[in-house]
Amino acid sequence: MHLPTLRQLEFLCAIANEGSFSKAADSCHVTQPTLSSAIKEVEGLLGIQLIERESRGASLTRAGEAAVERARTILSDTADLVSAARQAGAPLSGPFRLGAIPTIAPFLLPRTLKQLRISHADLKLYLREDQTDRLIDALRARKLDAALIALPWEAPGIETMELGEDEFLLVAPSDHALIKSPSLKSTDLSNEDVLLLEDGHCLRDHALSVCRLPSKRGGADVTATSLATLVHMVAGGLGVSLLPKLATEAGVTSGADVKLRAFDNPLIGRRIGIAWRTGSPRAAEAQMIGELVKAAL
Amino acid sequence: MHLPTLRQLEFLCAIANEGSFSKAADSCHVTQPTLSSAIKEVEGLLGIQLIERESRGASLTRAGEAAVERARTILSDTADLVSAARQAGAPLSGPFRLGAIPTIAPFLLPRTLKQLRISHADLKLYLREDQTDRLIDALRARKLDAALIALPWEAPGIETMELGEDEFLLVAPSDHALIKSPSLKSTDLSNEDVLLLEDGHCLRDHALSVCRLPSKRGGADVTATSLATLVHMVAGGLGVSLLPKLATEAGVTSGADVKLRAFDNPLIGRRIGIAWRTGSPRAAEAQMIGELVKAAL
DNA sequence: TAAAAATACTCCATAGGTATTTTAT
DNA sequence: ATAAAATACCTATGGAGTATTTTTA
Repeated sequence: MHLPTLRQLEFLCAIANEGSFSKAADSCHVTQPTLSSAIKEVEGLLGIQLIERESRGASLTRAGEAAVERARTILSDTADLVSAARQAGAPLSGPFRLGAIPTIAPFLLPRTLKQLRISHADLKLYLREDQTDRLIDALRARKLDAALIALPWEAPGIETMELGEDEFLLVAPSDHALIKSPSLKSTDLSNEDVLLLEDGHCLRDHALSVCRLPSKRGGADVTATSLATLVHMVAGGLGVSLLPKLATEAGVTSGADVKLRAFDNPLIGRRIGIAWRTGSPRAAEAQMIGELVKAAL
Repeated sequence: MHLPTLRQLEFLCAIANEGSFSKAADSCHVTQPTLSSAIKEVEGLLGIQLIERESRGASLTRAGEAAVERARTILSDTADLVSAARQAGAPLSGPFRLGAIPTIAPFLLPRTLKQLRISHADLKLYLREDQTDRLIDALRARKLDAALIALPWEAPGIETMELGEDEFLLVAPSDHALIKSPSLKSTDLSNEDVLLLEDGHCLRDHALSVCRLPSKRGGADVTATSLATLVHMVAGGLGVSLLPKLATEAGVTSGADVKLRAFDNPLIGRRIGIAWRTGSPRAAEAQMIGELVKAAL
């Protein structure tokens, strides 16, 4: 079968994006007549009109819309092929953009980064700290190559690999009753003032669900913007809270007059994983980095 | 970014398929030097060797394998784009290859086909009757555009649309006890000789699961090769069986000395649906045909 | 009368061809 | 000696350019 050229598909997408032949021509760094004839060629090949020529610009026909949608994935798949092949020549090298949620990044990454710098000196790791949904969006938009997030996180076009568990510990003032109590279960928190991170952090949601607390409770909703702040608020007697073990091991409580205690319930915590875009040329590397992080856990 | 040509990707896939530059050149209807230079060009663009030149032919490097896999989907997506656009110009026309399982095809298709012939005279419908898994394979291999099957059927790359329910009726000799019994439940069959279709028919599995019968039971495993045979075996006193209402309405029992009876249990039956390959250029038409069948149910 | 797309034409880069050489068994 | 791939070189198609005309708000 006779196929259109990738260049022609680029032109088609450009017109879809820019809404006019002239602007599209600029964005493709060709002249307007070049686009005109290329599009005419494609329309001839497909036997159907793709673009509605209007006095002020151009718009897509129904068939054009469908074609552009397919063309976009074809072009991006081809770009993936290129990057994947190039990458295969030099695995774990060049720029790699890794995202992580704020409750993981500062505690888990330092050790892994040090190790990566030694084992793969030619890998330039760019980091971005953000909330899960934004990281996922960035993966989709090819702004990131991989992201460390809390699982489970199902999303179309996104694949994940589990790296390990991160237990939640109770953090409370040293003289708090729950620290001395013979047993500690997650249900014991229902009558406590539990301090949480502000909205949008997935750790907040995990903490709420683990403790079976309603997401909106009476009283002042006291929230912190980081785990360090949270610890200081606990030390100040405003309440108790939960901390990922990972953060405590990284010394987030050092210097504050608080005590930590594990729960008697098994499996109070969150699962940590690494996510990447399906078909990403750097999926293999994402998994390699995942393995390193897993070893560090 | 600089992209390879679709033609170059075709060449690459051809070499993967044929295992040699010369044979690949033949299959692409170009000369061997054309391929040589084209591949060299791609390897230069990607900065990595894709093909291992050997004294007797050519084989793929690791990177080549990966590239070919991606190239195949890119090429087939592009072919889809072309067919989809061409189809958009003339919906429900041209050759359309429809599959159906043997327990649906002869009973459901006649009415629908007649209607289609009137409403879309320029649609050439090619039919194929086979078991579900083969139909699904054919969809994936682009040998079929759509297939009527029993749901649920989850498979990657396959999408389905539910068209309706097909109730199971008891079929038994006229003087059978279950025909006169005041009530009829599916569990009443556990002590009966239930005749089934031979292995591979999904109706067989549905019948077994609906009646909670073990798939292997003691005694002679009497099986039929078609519903018509099944009816004759029931008439012959070999046992009772289940028939889809669809088949009975189409007259599969006419002429045989058997009686039909509905079960008191609700929802004893199967769901019928139409399936197509994800991204198929004729997905929209598959759904149109689905609507017609749905109306006929 | 402008702004946008189409048309007319020119040009050269390159895809593809033919002829030949190199390589490895 | 032979089969396969690489190289050298040539040709012609068509992608892209400039200049201009047509169209319509």
